[in-house]
Formats: sequence, C-alpha cells, structure tokens
Amino acid sequence: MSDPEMHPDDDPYVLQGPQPHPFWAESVAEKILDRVDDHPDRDPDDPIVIKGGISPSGVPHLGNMNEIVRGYFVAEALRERGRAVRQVFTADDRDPLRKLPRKLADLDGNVVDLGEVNAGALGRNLGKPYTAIPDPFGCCDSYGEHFSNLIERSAEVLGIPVEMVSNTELYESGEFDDATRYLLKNREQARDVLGEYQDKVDGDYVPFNPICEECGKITETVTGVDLDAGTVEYVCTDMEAGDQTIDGCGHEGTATFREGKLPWRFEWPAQWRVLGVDHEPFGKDHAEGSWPSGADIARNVFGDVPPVPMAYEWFTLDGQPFSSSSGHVIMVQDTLKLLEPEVLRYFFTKDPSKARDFSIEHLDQLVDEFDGFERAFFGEDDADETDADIAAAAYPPVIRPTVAARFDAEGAPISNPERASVSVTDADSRDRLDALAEDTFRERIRLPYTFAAVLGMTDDPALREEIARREGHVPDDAPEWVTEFALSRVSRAREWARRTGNEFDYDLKRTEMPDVDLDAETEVALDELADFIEAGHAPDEIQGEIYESAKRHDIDVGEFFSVGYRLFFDDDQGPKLGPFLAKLDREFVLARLRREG
RNA sequence: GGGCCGGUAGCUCAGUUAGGCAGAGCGUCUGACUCUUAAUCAGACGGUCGCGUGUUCAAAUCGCGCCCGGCCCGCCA
Repeated sequence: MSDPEMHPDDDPYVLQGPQPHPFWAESVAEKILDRVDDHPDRDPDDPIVIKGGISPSGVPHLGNMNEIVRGYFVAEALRERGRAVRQVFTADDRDPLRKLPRKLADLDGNVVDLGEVNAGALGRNLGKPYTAIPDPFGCCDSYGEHFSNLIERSAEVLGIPVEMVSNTELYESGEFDDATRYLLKNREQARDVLGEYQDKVDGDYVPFNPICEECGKITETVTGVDLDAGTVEYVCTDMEAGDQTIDGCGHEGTATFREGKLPWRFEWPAQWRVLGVDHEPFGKDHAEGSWPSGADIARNVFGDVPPVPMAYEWFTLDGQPFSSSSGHVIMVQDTLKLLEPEVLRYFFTKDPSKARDFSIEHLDQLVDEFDGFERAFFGEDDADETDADIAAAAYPPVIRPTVAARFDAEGAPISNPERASVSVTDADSRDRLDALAEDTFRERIRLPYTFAAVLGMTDDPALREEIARREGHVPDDAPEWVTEFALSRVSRAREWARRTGNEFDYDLKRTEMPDVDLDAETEVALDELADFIEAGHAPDEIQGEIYESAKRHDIDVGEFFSVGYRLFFDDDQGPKLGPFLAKLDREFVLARLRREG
C-alpha cells in the first residue's frame, strides 16, 4: 500500500484558502459550474445532480442532515444562477445491519429504546440488508424503508426538495448491472487501484458481495465469476463486523448482479456514474478514507470524472458528539419544537469546514443571531459588509420555504398553516416568493426569543398578545398575520425554557400554592393588596399599590415583589406584577394573595 | 506511528484569501432612570488569538517544531 497522488481537483477541503464568495455555497456552486461546463460529453441543459446519502441504520440526527441541507444551499446557489438542479439522496439500504442500535425512533420522531420493540427478532437479522429486515415498528415494508422514511420526513419538514433513491431498488431494477459487469470484467484494475488504499485487497479479491440465497446475509467469498451469464459463485462464509463475527451458513450458490451489492468503496463511484452525480458533500470521516479511493476509482477504473467534493465537519450536541447508540441525539423534528424551521436552515449556512456545537442551552443565541441575519438582509441593521453579503446570498433559500408555507398563491397570508415549510423549485414560484419576501414578509416581527419564553408563562393567547403589545413589540397597526406570526414564537421559546429549566421557565402555579415563609407585616401588606384589587382598580394603579403597601409596612420593595413572584410562580422574578395580576381571574388572585390556596 | 481538519474573551462565534491597532453578541460587574416581563440606556471588566520559534518595520494571519481534540490510515459505511 502506498500513498497515491490525488488529482488536484479531488481535494475534498474545497473551502480551504481563498474563496470567490463570502457565502460558502456560492463558492462551491462556482466550482461545480467550472467542472460541469468543462465536461466534454454533457449537455449544458441537463440538470446538475447533487447527491447525499447515508445508511438508514437508525435515528437520523441533526448531524446526518448535513448530507441534505448542505447540498440544498449549493443547489439553491446553482438555481439562482439559472441552472436546473436535481437533489437526490441515496438511502444506502442494501448495506447490512452490522450491530443492533440501542435507540430507534418511530415515524413521528419519538425515540424509543431497543427493548421497547422486538429486539430478538432484530438480532436474527444481523448481516442482512436493511431492506430485507422487517420494520421493528411494523409500519413500513422494511427496517431500511422505515428509517429512509424518517430521513425523508426530516427533509420535508425543512422544505427541502430531495428525490429519495433506494440503493436496493437500483440493484433490483438492474441500474447497477453495467457498472457491476464493468468492475468484474476489469477486476484486475479494480484490485490494483483499491489495493493502493487497502492492504487486504489481494489476488482473490472480487468487488462484489452476493446475498446468500439460503440465509439472506451479505457474503464476501466469491469463488467464480461468469460474465456471460451475469452471475457469480459464492460460499456463505463468516463475516467480521467490528469486534463480532456474523456467522455464515456455509451455503454454496450462484447470484446474479442484482442479488448482491458492490463494496462501498466501489459502490459510491458506481452511484456517481449511475446517477450522474456532479456534487456530493460528505462528513470528515470520508475525507481521508473512502473519498480519495472513490475519486481514484472513478477516474482510473471507470474512467469518469468524480463529483466536486465537499468535506464538512461534524456537529456536536451540547458539546458532546452525536451518538445514536447512547441516545445523545436530536432530530429535526425535535428541534422544530424549539425553533422556526428558518432558524434551523440558517444554522446550516455557517461554514461547513468548522465543527459546530448545536447548543440547546444557548439556543437563544442562535435565534438572536438568526434575527440579526434577517435584519441584515432587510437592511435594518448597520451590518458590516461581509454579513450583508452573506445575508443577501443565504437568506432567500433560508426563508423561501417559510414564505411558501405562510402565503397562498395570491400572496395572501395563511392563518395557522398546516406545514411550517413548503419546498419550491420552479423558477416562477421562486421569483414570486422572493418578491413576496421582499415587500410583504419584510413586515414580519420577531419577538426576542427570551421575551417570547417569558410570554409563555401564560397559556392565554390574548394575554400573551396584550403583553407583547404593551411592551411595544407589536404596534397597534400591525396586520393580523404579523401579530400571529410574532406570537407563534412563544410556544417554541416556552418549550425551550421548559426543557432547559432555565431562568425564563416561568410557570404560573395555579393549582397549588408554593411554600412561602411570610412575616406578619408582609401578610398584612398582602391582605391590603388583595383588598385593593378586590375593590377594582386599573392595572397601573395595582402596580403602584404594590409599592405603596410595601412602603406602608416598611418592607423592601424588591423583597415584596419577590414574595409576589414566589406566590404565583414559585420564583423570585417574573413579569410586571401589577398588570399581570389585573389580567388574571380575580378570584384566583385574591385567594392566592390571602394565602387561601 | 503517519495523514487530514480544528483550537480566537466565561459562552456562541466572526476575523486567517491579500500580514497593518484583538472583534461582535450574550454573560458578568458598575452607574442612571421616583426602579421590576427578556427592562432600557451609559460605562467597565474580560485575551499568552493552543504553545514555541523563524521571517518581517509589522504575525491571530506566512514558515518550521510541538501540544490538545476529532477523523482517517484494519473491516464496514
């Protein structure tokens, strides 16, 4: 094994060094155009193909979404330049199940322990292709289809148009036949090239793994190749999978090219060939491993030009690596309970060559940053030039699926839209929506995230709105859709505060009175306050009376407020108390101030 | 052991192309507002730009050496 020279175009760290554009996706798009327009045998009118792909092996977490969302921004930059783009995603579902995941997720994105589904049944399927394993949830045709569906839904809720391609179907329909035949015919050459990267490749190596017709597992021992018949002979031997061995059944049989799979290092370049892939982002795990060999195989075995690569760094979740097995994961569906989809899309506009933490604890920072990004696009901030340039390029693809979801074809706002994101690819709709974003959507109001969290202290929508108005976030003349849109952040921010249990996690203690320790003076002051409220006074007057009653009894004003917050929120801070108490139902307020329950 | 990517304020991150005063937001602290929803406003604190070294009038930025973290270099994907 040596260290083969890499073709200069195949360096996967494409964002290293000088870049022509401030937004990375535009720089990558430009690279793709250079390659595509240079390509001797390709029709410039053919759509550019961007691919991503993973094995549907378990919970598809936010990190996995890089495969789709990074490609989306590149696709958008190309569409912006008038090119037609197909974004495809291969579910690499003929890969064998190698070990049992500890966590799974149902189609709605609820994570469950392996023990909650039929683990025993799953264990019998080690070594079989994901599409040959029954769905543990029983809702899809196979294990592979279940998790492919989950990935597809993740893309869908982000409004990203992806064509899902099942690898198994590519094999079964014969799409891989030619590439397989070619590799088997040229297996000397295939061995030589791959042998540069892998020690294990020896004279017996055959780049094809049949599926055993007896036990259904992927096998590795090919004993003969019959190109004319289009078959291989095999023996079903044991297979090493990490530290464990998956037993073979010893069966000797014959398989067609459709009854097996190519080893990954060949399968990837074969996918590029079959699907005509022009660009593919991939995680850093591939960057030094399968990418260099794959690019080499494409060039020097298949005689193809490999796609424009892009290695991306991995995300962490609250500072720790994502781990499907331990359950340290978050899915798109989860994050959308905490943030608007455009904020999540924005997260993926950041430089892919840097590792990034998705911090739930500091989610308010991400949202604030997004709000600033949006203001920069609309020219509402004195953003610096670079930020403005990035916003100009990145904001339209970030916001378009949101605008598409919230306005109908005539540009009229849709109240409580069913979906938060709708994907759009055709040029006319894109233009219409971008114009809509520029003139109508620019009126949107974003409540500061932490303020929205505080508004979540009450479930009463009218009260939320009133407080938002009183605090000047929503002007009197705001159109109805603007108000609704502004307040739609409250439930998400509320969920964030609740989940993190942070200082914005106010919760009106309606049913049970929190423990309070009161001295006699304070009790009298509270009684007087209750009497005052009972007599019927305006919100501002109640606020004033809180001061007055505290002063009358020589109680520190700050402490008296704290007592109030303790009584109603079991917290030492909270909303502006007077107006808030004025809005709550009188009976409850009086009873609580009088410590009656 | 070898290769690659990353390391900038307490936190999240810009800035590294093309060398030119060390930056933003958040947090913290102080002050103001006849003071209590995230307040707001003003100000302050906060840095060995991972470490060292070389080049340079000038280094977060370029070279070399090293440290730390991650990934790859077996299999698999």
